[in-house]
Amino acid sequence: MGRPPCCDKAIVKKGPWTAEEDAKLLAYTSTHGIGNWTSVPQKAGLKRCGKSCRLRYTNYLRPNLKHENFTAEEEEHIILPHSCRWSIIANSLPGRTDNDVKNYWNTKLSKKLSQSGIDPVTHRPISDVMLSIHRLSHPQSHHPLPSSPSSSSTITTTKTTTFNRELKNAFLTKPNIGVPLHNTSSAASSFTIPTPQLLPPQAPPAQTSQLETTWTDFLVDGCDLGENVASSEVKKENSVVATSESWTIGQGWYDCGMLMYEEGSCSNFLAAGSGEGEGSSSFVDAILDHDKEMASEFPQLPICDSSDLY
DNA sequence: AACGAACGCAACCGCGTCGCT
DNA sequence: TAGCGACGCGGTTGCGTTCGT
Repeated sequence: MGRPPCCDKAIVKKGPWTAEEDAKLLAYTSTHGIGNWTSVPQKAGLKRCGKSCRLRYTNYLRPNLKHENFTAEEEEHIILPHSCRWSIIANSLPGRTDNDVKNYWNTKLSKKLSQSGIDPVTHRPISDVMLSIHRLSHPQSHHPLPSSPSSSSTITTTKTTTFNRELKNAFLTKPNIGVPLHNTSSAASSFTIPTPQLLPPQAPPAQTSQLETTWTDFLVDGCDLGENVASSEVKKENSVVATSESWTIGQGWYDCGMLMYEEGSCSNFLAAGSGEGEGSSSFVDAILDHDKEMASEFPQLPICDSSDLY
C-alpha cells in the first residue's frame, strides 16, 4: 500500500501555469516567504498542489534565476561531476536549478560528449568502455598487458588499470554509473550486449549474436584486469588524474566515484563536441589520446559507436 | 506551404530521506 | 523508537517549437 496522495487530484489544477497563478504565488511568497508548501496553495488562493507550487517557485519564480543559455564555464561544471546529484551541481551554479541542469545534460551535453568519442556515462573513451565489454564477451581472448613495457606503455598500463579500477569502484558504489538508464530498476538483473564488430578489415564480419549476462558478471569480470596497483602508482597525466580519494567541490577537483578531472581542462569541450573549430581541449584530448594509445597498442580493440552501448 | 520528425523545456510522478512528535 | 508528514530528488512525460523534407 503506497502513500496516499498529498492532495485531491480531482480538485487541484494541473498543467502549465498561467500568469495569474504565477502572480498569486509570487505575491504570497514575497510577503510570507516559503514555509509549509502544503498550505501555500490555500493561503495564496491557488487550486494547485503544494508540490506543484514548490516546483514552480524553485524552477521558475525564485529570485535571481538565470534564464539565458548556459555558458562554457557552466557546462564544465556540469560535465565534470555530472554523476553526482543534480542539486549539488546546481548549487555550484548560481541562478540555475537542478531541473535546468538535468534537462541541459540530457538534451545537449551528453550528446556532445558522445560526438566527441567519449562515453557520457563513464567519461571514458568509447573504445575503452567497449574493451571491458569485449573482454566479457570473449573471455578466452584476453590480451596480456606488455610484460616489458616501454615508458609510454607503462603509462598506458597504469592508466588502463586505474581507469578500470575506477570504473569498477564506480559501479560498486554507484550502481547507476555505466548502467543503461532504462535498465536501472532492480528488475533489470540482466542485459544483452551486442557483439561488437572487430577491426582490422580481415576480422570476421559483424556478428549479430547477442550475449546475455548479468550485471554482476559485468561488474566483477568486465572491469577486472587482474592486477593490483598500489595507490602510489596512481599518477597525474595529461590533466587526467586517476584516484579514488576525495570529492571536493569548489576546490577544482571532482571525483564522484569515477575519474577526477582538473577543473578548467575542458573549456573547449563545446567546440570539440560540435566539430566547430580545431582548437584542442585538454580534457577531451587527454581522453582521446588515451583512446589512441589503446588503439595502437591493441589494434584488435572493438571500434564502435556509443549507440552500441545502449 | 504543409507535414512529420526531432528537439527543448516545463511540469508531473513516485519514492527516498529527514525531521518532528 | 516508531510512525507520520513534508520535503527534495531523479526519472519521465507532455506539449509547444523548430527543423528538415
